[in-house]
Amino acid sequence: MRERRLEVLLDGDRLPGAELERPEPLGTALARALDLGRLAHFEQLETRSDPDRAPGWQLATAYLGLVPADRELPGAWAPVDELPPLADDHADIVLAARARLRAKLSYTNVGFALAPATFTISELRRIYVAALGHDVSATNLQRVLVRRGVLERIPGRRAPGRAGGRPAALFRFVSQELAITDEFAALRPPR
Amino acid sequence: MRERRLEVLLDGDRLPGAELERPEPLGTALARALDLGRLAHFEQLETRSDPDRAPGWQLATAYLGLVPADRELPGAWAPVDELPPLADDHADIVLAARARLRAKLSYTNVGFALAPATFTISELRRIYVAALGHDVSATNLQRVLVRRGVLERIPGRRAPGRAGGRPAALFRFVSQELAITDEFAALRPPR
DNA sequence: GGGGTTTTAGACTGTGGGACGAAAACCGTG
DNA sequence: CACGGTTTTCGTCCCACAGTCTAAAACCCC
Repeated sequence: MRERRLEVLLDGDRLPGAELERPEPLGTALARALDLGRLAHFEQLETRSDPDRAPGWQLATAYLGLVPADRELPGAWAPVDELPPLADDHADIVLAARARLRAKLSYTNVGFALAPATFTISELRRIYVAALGHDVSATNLQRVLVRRGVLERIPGRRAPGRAGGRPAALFRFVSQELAITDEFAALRPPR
Repeated sequence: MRERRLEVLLDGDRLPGAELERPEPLGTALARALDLGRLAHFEQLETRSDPDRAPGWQLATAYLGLVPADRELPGAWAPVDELPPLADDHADIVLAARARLRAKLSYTNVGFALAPATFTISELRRIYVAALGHDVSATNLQRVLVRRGVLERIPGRRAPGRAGGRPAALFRFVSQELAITDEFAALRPPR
C-alpha cells in the first residue's frame, strides 16, 4: 500500500518465492526467504500443480501477506491494477489474492493488517478505498466497524494538515488477531 | 448427507486420498482415485507440510467435495459430529472443511451441490439444518433464497407423506454454478 | 474576522431478515 | 362426512443496520 494504491512485491517478472528443499512447513520457508519481518497477516491461498509449468513440473503454493500502509519495505513494488506482464499464471494469482483480500475486508477485521497502529477515520478510509477499489463513506465505515467492536477510539486528536480542518479523532483496531465479525447476515441461528 | 446428518467418507482411520506420482493437476488425481463420478462441488482447502507427518515427510492438500443428499454412494460414511479417532490431523481437516461449507452456505449458492435436482422447502430446510448445525426457519429460508435469485419455483406439487399435510410446492436451484449471492452486507459500493 | 477545508454528529430512510399467527390442504379415524 | 392432527403456505409486524444527507464543529490561511 503506497500512494493510495494496493501494491504487490515482485521479483522481476514473477512473484517472489522460495523452493522447498528440506522438510519444513510451507509458511516458514517462505518467510525465511523473503525476510519481510513479522507480517500482521499471512494466509495460504491456492496450490497449483500445472504439468506445463516451466521448467519441468512443480507444485506451487501461493500465499497472501499484508504489510501496513505506513511501513516502507525495500524491493520492487508494483500497483496491483497496473501490473507488468508476469510469468506463468502469476497475474492470475495476484488477482485471486486481491479478491480474497476484498472479501475478507468485508466480513473480518483484516483491516488491522493494512492500517498503522493508530489512525484517523479518513486515513482508514483511504486504505479501504485503495484495497476495495470503490468509494467508501467515512461515516458508515466508522459506524460499522465500531458497532462490530472492530475499531475503538483512543484519546487524543491529530492536528490537521496544511489545508486546515477540524482535528481528527484517533482510532485503533481492538484486536490484532484475525476474527470474523460479520456473521453472514442470512441464515443466522434463531435467538 | 444421510438421515439428516452431515457425513464424511472415510478409508479406515483416515480420509481417502491419492498419491501424486506423475505430473497432473491435483484435482484430477484425486477424482480418479476416488471414483465418485462428477461432484457438483469440488474445492481445494489447505495444503499442509508437516515434517512429522508419517511416514517420512510429505505434502498433503485437502479437498472438499459435496454429494447431493439423494445420492447413495458406496463406502464407509461417518457422521461428521461423531467421528471415530482419525490418523494425523485428519479430524482437524474435517472440521475445517465443515466450517468452510457452513460459511459458503450463507453467502453463496453451494446449496445446489447438497440438494436433489428438485425439492420442497421442507426438504431443503432439513439439509440446511444438518449442514449448519442449527435450526432454520423454512419461511425465511425460502424468502431469502428466492429473493437472491438462488431458488426458483417449478410447476407441480409433491403429494404429502403418510401423516398428511398440505402438498408442498417444488423448487430448484436456478444455477448449478457456484456464485456469490450475498455481497457482504457491509462496505458495499455506494449506488 | 471571513472564506475554505476537513472532520464530526445527528436524523431520516429503505431494505432485509427474524418472529409470529392464521389459513390452506391433506391424512386418518369414527 | 365431520373432526382433530399435520404439514405447508401466506401475510404481517417489527427491528436492526446500512446508505444518504445536512448541519455543526474546529481548524487553516489570508
